[in-house]
Amino acid sequence: MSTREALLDVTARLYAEHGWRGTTTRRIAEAAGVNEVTIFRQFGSKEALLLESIQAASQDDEGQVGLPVQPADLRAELVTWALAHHAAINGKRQLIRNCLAEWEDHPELAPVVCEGGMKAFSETTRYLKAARAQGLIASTGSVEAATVMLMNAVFMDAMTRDVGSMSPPHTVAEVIDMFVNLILRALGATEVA
Amino acid sequence: MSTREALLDVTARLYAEHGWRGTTTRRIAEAAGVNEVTIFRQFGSKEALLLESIQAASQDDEGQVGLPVQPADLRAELVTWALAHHAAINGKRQLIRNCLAEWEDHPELAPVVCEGGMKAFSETTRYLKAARAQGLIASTGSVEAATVMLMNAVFMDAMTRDVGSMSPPHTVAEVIDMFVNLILRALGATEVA
DNA sequence: ACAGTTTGCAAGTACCTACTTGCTTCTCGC
DNA sequence: GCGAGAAGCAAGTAGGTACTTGCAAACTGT
Repeated sequence: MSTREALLDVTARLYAEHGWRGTTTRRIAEAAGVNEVTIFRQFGSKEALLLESIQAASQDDEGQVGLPVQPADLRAELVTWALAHHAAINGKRQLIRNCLAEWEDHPELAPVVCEGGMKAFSETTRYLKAARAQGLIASTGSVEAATVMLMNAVFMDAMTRDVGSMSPPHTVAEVIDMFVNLILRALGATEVA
Repeated sequence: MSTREALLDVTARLYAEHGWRGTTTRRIAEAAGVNEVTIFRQFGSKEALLLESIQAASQDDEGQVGLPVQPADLRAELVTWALAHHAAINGKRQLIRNCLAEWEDHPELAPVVCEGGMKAFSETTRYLKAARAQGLIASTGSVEAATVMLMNAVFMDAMTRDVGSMSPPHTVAEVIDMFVNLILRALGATEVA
């Protein structure tokens, strides 16, 4: 692993833990086992290093599970997708929290917060519209609203699960099951138990 | 307005804008039109001032609109409540974002994030259970899940509305209308258009 | 009018911050 | 083996950070 990669790696980790101001060049150098001047020789400034490392860290999508092109088992497919989405968000929750708090000072990293959500939104909407075309859900009701609610529910649970007493004391699987059931009921899914 | 109150006031504002580390004693003193030493004479330390001011700022609930004891018009009452809830969160969104990002460094201010949500959850659950007892909604489906989803949806919209392209390009009223409709449909409300 | 509290002001302490400079040492391709 | 780029090291710059001290001025209640 090159010095550059090591620096990008530990910087993203430190940023998630301590935020922009808390991630000092001294700490980065220590954590990476590198001399502090190397940072400036490699990246020019703290800002450049932070931006590059945060963007890199937010983009490794770890081969995310997508929704199938043709909906078959709505419930199972949505649950699988939601679980994967939850895990992806949960893994980056500290990073996202800091980006969310600091996006006014550093608007460049707003995409970090939005990108995942945007992709998930468009894919789920596409999927639910296909399901509607197949007659798997009723033709009334807003698919977009359902998508947003499901995504927000999953997002919030993933983001606040560690804060304690924010989310209800349920398993991730349990919570997602409840959410998917509720959404399907609202959309008038034909095969709900 | 006493010096103490002025300090508490501007400190909370600065914290919402710049976070813990970004809220320096020098800036606080400047913004409050007060000498820096006054801070330490009044509060002893930056930490004490920040804690007191943040807790104070998070607690002024501005006479929040509650849900009625006896449910009558489910849709209208939920929409009114959700709008008030949305406004309350939106007013404190920067404060909440920073508390959420920094709660590991300063766990004392976790209540700032949780408290409002907890109260809203219990009240909405109580309300929906009353509605169920009155036969206004179906007896199947989890009232808790519906509550969590509605609250999360409102919370997320209020928190990310300024980030841009995160929430869909709709009015607050429009979005909340969609959310409430969806929840009522999922709960099998009897009088949905 | 007098005592006590509160505030302002100026200066200083000890440490952290990003960032630079000059020089030496290592490593890697040819 | 040798030259070039990358790294380490020590020191320094200029500024910010929380916090302290001593003293004078202003306000407060009795």
